[in-house]
Amino acid sequence: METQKPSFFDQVYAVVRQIPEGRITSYGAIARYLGSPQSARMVGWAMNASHSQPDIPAHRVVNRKGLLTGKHHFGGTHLMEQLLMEEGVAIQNNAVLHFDQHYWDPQSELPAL
DNA sequence: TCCATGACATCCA
DNA sequence: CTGGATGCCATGG
Repeated sequence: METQKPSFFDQVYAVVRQIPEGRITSYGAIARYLGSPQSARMVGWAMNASHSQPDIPAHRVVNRKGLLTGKHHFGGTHLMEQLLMEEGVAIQNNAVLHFDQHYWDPQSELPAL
């Protein structure tokens, strides 16, 4: 419904949707890839709206500290951690272990805008 | 119509 | 080094 015009949200969805399995990225990385590092907040907000998008592996998106800040949005369960664990990503204390190892930089993996 | 908030990150003092 | 303020776009009240 409504006229879905091209917006930051769509770009965020596009990037998150292209995150390889077993990899994770940060809000700032996506925002920076879009050209606005300070729009990291919008990325998080986009994820909130991602509930309307079935192909948005939001569990692969964590904050700069590797903390599963959005876990609370997955139903209040360890679903987010479980999903990552299923993909081979170790989680401890709501934080991603070897964050740097599983880190996936869109700016490095995806073509520049 | 205007104001406040949002799953964050970065800069300045 | 630590704390506070700012920035971005969109949505909700």
